[in-house]
Amino acid sequence: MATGLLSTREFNVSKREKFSEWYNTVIYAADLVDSRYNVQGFLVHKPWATRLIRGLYSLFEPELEKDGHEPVVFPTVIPKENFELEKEHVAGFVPQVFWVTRGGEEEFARPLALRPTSETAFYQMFALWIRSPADLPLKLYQSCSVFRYEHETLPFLRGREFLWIETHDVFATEKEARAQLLIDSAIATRVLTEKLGIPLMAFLRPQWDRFPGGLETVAYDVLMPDGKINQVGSTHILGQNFTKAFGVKWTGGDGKEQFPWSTCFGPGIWRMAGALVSVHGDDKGLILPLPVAPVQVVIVPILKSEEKRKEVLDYCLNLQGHLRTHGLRAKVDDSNKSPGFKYNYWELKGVPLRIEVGEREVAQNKITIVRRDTREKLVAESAHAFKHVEEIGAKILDSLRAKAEAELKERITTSATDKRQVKAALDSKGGFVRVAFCSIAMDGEPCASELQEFTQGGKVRGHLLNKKEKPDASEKCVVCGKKAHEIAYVAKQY
RNA sequence: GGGGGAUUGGGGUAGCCUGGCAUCCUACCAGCUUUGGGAGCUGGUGACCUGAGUUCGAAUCUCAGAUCCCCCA
Repeated sequence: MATGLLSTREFNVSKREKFSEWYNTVIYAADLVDSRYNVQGFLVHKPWATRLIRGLYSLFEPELEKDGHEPVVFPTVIPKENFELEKEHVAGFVPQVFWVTRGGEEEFARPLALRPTSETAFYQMFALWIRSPADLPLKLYQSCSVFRYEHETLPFLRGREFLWIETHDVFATEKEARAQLLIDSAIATRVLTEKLGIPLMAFLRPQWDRFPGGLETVAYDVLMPDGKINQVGSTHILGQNFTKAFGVKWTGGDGKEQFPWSTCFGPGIWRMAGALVSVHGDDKGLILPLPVAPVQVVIVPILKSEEKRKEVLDYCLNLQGHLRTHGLRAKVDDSNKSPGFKYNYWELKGVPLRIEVGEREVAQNKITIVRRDTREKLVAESAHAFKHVEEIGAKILDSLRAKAEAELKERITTSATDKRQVKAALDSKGGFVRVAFCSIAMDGEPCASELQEFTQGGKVRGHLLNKKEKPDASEKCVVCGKKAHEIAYVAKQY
């Protein structure tokens, strides 16, 4: 199996038939990562992946700032005693924590945790910063990596170090905290569907699957091509649990101390990169939507006769300048490779649009534009290059989204009425199975466990956040057969 | 958490059973010729995961470790 830099020729695997092999090959072939660093779960991100990930950050950060969040940078380490203040939180996270136990030759009396998430760092400071109603709401975010001791790791999908954003918001009232949950889910949905063409499902998770220390969790699920689910982010209503544990309080006009409500939102940038690669890619390599493509347009000169060589190259450079003036990331590939090699190379990298320029185009002031997804060609006036690129870029995104939405719809099974049918659906096509379920409060947990065991991994993902679905009075829980109170979705996950 | 497989130039591999000169493709470097779907010729650089053991001799056999992949919970 590939571990490092592959020759581009070696990428020749069917995504449909062997997804996991395809995934493992394409991330090396497209030169996204290099796993030869040899610490399990820690990944070297090469320039193409780094630019891609920066692109993802640059889609989320402005959305968060528009909503009133400000950026901060917090320490990577969290003292053990902080970490243990919130009891449920520590119980949930301790099995996954990396500890720093010594400095130089000295053992620390109190070990430092490498943050698996930063609530316990932020709330220590919130206790100092929050005094009065004027300090609220406080909405902060940081773009960073966090550390979790995972047993199985997969590039971009599960790492011992992974990249994300975490917001930490504090509000005077429960009402504001609940409103923030809807804002977060709207941001996640907007970025994923509108900018990346990836449909997502937002679920209120069952009580037994909520964030350790929180009250309620909403998580954002994306369907992967092998039928398993990639949770690309989540928002948690923490109630007053953390503010009480850390003594975060404010005093109003009545002189009474009050504990504020808080929320946090974790857009999983790493997992989104994994989703982008997987959902849109094909047997030729990546297909990147225009908003995040590190190179949006590659210009390939076709140099035939020696005397026209400079003319063709100048034409390409002018075109590159024209597109860059309009804010596009355009690049002339004037390397010494053959045109065919360049076509395959940039297709593997996922560049959404290619412009070919040879003597024919130069003579007529034309360009030939080729779409990455369909490989359709269009000959157009060079003077209108920007307009065409913008239009075709938008069409590519629309068509990637439509394809992904159709795939998702096709993989939601709605007919299962007992656990055998749930298992059959998960075994045959994966995806989501929509079922009547007794309850997603704690009393539904035995049914969920039984179902997970019976289906070998099918988890109750919860009920849809944005669509009110309730079972009919006659409907029975797909597991226990008692009265169903929920319409829930079941899926296997990464 | 359980099981299985793998590790040989930068990448992919042959060789391992039966111990003895390490194979091929690709990439890379130099030069010349080339450019509308993965160019050609000539020359060149470059490897047996780590440690211990068995042996005259280990890529090959034994033990331990590291890393990667796959399957199942």
